[in-house]
Amino acid sequence: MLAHKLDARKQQILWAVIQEYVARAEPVASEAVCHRYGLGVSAATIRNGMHALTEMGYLYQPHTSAGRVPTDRAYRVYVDRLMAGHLLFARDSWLSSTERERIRRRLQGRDDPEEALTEAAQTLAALTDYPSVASTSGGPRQLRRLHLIPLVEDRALMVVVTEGAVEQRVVRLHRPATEDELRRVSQLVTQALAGRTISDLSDSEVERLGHGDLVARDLVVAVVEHLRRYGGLRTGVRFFVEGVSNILKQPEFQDVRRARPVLAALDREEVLRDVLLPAPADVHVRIGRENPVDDIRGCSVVAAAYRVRGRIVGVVGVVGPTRMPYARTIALVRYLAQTLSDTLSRVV
Amino acid sequence: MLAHKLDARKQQILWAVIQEYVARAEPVASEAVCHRYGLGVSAATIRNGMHALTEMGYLYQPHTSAGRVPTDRAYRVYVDRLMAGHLLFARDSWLSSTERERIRRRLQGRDDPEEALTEAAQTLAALTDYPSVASTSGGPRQLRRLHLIPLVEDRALMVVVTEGAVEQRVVRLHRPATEDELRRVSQLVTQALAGRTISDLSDSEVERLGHGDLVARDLVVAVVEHLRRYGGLRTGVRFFVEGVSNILKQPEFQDVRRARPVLAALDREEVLRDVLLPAPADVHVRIGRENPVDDIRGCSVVAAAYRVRGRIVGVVGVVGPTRMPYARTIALVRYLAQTLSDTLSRVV
DNA sequence: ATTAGCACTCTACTGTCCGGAGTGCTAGGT
DNA sequence: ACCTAGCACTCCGGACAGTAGAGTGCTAAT
Repeated sequence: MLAHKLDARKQQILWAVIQEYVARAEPVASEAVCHRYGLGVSAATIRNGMHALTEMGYLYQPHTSAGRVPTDRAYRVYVDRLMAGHLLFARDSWLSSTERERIRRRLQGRDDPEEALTEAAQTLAALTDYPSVASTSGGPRQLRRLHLIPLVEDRALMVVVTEGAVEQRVVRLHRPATEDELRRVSQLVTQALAGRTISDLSDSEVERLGHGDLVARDLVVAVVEHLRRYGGLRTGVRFFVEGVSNILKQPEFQDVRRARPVLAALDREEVLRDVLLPAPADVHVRIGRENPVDDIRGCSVVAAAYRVRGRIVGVVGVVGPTRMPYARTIALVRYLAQTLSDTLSRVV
Repeated sequence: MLAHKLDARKQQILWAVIQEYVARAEPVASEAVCHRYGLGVSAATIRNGMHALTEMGYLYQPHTSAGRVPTDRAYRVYVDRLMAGHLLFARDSWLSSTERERIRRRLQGRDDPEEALTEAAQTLAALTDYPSVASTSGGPRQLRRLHLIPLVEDRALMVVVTEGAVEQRVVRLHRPATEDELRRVSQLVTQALAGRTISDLSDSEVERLGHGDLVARDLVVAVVEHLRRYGGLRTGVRFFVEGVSNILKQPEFQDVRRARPVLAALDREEVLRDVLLPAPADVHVRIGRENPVDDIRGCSVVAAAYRVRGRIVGVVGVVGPTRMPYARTIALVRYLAQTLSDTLSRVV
């Protein structure tokens, strides 16, 4: 297993093949590496190296007389080096200041969280040309306040303001309630639960809460029940997906049979949940087979959490081909998550 | 121009070609029509008819020795006859009772409008296998009530309950406001505007509204301003798109170059707006070139408005290939719009 | 007016060929 | 021991021709 160590030359070759393949989407020949990347040796020598890299599982050869294509494994070591700080050597890892500017301009002043998330996904899609997703995380969040607004008969609109998000939902109560009752219930619940995480409410606490108000006891219990069900991972997670058609621009997805599973996966919330959550602490890169869902094993996912005042409240990310300019994509996703964090922290 | 009249035989042939093409997605030969549809004449006679129909612009021939394909124009007369009441003759126009059942079950009890719309689009996508859209219409709607909920500093959550929809939005006020002030403003605005349509507020009325409360006058004006901007067509229209990848199942979209414009169009809200709005009174069918947007001129759109207590508040519809089982699709969209109307009328 | 028959046209598939790309190997050079 | 030039070999993919089949349009007969 000594053969698995990448000596300097092999790494140079591998890096060159990756860059070349990312740029051209076609198997890379030894000659191409030889005179587009000045490694100071001949094509024949490069060939030897490529041969070795193929045996090590870093490169793949579609057929005998074809060039080489990087494997998932190759991208993995490449990305690992990048993330370990070698980012500086990758020229394209810095975003141009105009791009930073553009990102900031598109996000700043978006007062509405939904709008901000849509905009974030759109911006990412525009800059990467990949399908992009922004989502609220389903993790536990602290309640800030709760309001009930009367609608029709026994329905009320429950507005939940949490650390980092605002959600609304129509709930059905056991009985019609007056506007006044609803206001009392709202205040009671807000007072009791503000600063708390909904998911760690015990049954007995819910019970006790009801005692605070004799008339509206049943309503309090009903509302908290809704809140608990709702605060769980099931709902409350929303995905804003933009630019799905971008995937069809990529040469590897010209064949509809390859593209469809990916598109279909992006259509389905459960899949997005599995692919993007739980929110990673730093930028997270999942390459090809590393993905937990079969349908997107031909893709890479780059995602990063965004925060509101230090607390993770959601994710932004892209889904693209494994052949991806990782340095740039990582930088973009990271910067976007950062900017989004700033924007939202000012709002909620 | 006498030739433009479709005599009985020609119509029979045209109907047969349409049905056959819808079923098989391949140019239809005279023989196929001859012995799969018992018109009692030979293939040669059919050929004569088909020739005439081709000259009249109802059929199209990909090349000399190919069968015939219906044109947009053919589908148009077909659909017109269907809609004129001949629907009864199209066997597949009735939904099976299990399908009706299924639709009703998937929608009933959805208390939340957003959830109901998502579910509606998903159901339609599942039953038609086409990309499906549910949207709130951008038309003028009566205000029911307005609530302001304090967030951070000068931001507040504005919850707007209208006839048929509930919307929320974070707004920025000119200055920080207390919870109490916000409540007063909410009440004032609700009282003044309930039952009114936001878009027909005059400037002087807005001015006058401010006089109702001396302390919070500036807030009232700010909120109403937001409301007016928001109540216009610009925002407040939301689209729930489901099943976009279904388009790739259709044989006519196996070529990515055909599929991409459609997918891209479905990604863009302005396009959806142009394609689906204004909401049609009855089921609306736009075939191929009839569509107002170039990118989907290869598709047909079937859409219907849904209502809350008689008032149109949104649209549901599908985007599919022009080769579409119109009778069935129309019936589905119509029934779904109806069911959605019932569901939402119970909620809001 | 309808039909059977037939010649004609065009597609789509098959098999073959050939040039080019790119490798792997080997022999010779430093 | 490592590198490199040269060369034989493999495989792909486009061009080409030939063929079967599908489906028409036309004509002559009923």
